[in-house]
Amino acid sequence: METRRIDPVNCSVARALSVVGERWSLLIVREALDGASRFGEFQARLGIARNLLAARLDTLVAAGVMRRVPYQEPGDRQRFAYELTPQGQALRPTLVALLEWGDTYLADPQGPSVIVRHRPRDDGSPCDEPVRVVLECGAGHGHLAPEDVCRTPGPGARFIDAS
Amino acid sequence: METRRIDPVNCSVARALSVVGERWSLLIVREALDGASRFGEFQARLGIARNLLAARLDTLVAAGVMRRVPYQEPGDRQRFAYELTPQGQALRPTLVALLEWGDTYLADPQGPSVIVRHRPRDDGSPCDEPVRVVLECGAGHGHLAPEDVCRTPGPGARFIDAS
DNA sequence: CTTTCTGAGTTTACTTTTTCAACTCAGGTG
DNA sequence: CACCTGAGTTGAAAAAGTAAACTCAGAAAG
Repeated sequence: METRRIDPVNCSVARALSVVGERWSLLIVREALDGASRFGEFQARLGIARNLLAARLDTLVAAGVMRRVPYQEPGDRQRFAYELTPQGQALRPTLVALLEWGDTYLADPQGPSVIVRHRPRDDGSPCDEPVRVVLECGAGHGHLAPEDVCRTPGPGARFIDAS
Repeated sequence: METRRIDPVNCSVARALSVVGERWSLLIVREALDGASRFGEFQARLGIARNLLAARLDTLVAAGVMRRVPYQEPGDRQRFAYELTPQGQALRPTLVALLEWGDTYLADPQGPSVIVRHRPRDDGSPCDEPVRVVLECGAGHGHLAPEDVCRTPGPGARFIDAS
């Protein structure tokens, strides 16, 4: 008997990890989301080796996650900073999910070191409540438990045969 | 002038990545969420080297993400399978977030290969709608955009000084 | 009772990444 | 012109990943 399974290699998770799954990549994105933009800022905050940081920034720029933008400090020559593109900012939910998981299972005994909050808007509600990541279905059933979801083949699915 | 920043190393994202950030770890968890449990299943689905798979499974078991459970096929000796603990299943939102990101920015031209759906319950609504990951604040403001959130120090925060 | 088969790993030799430290480079300052 | 600074680059050593051969425990076949 042969069953057909979705090919696990042709998968957006694998493709996503090929871009941001290398060591340091997600931490660089995290620092960028937290405001870092210059080579030295990333280097100092993360303690990453300089050559690797250069390589990772190049990879992220090539992948469209970050963008190189020129800047010039007064009394200094022009240099380049790195900032997230919209594609890079779209990694925020992934990082919040990872943060939540880490907080729940690996937290510092004193509690989480970072809390993500609903940013108070100048022109509206100063909400400031902690933010959570939730799975929500298209029909509006929010807060699905992890076991309430299942994977099904999409239009780009490839299949492999297994005995 | 000195500003104080949250220490980026004392962070649940960094701790989470130290457990599941190694190459293959999240893909192993993904396969486990999709039903893989035996050494050979992971190996065949992912094409990972056997020694690395053994090492990764050990790491994941040691971290509490997976559990080694004995099983015995009829007419065969006892062997061990690997299944996710609740802690491991809690990585589902992270993987769905990564999947969504990959689908949005790196998808196969034919479309996503996997769609995550609200599992039809036997005893209730056969919903089956696609599932999304959303950021939601504690006050019930759902569907926050990535830029609507900000990071603030939590109870376990350490600070570092920067000039 | 010896041989063979199978899934689950280990071992080993080889290649690639990561790390650390030292060096370069372009411009501005003293 | 010597020197400083941020932003990298280079190169050697250490760590991690890969592929393939090997081991191991028990069941089954002869």
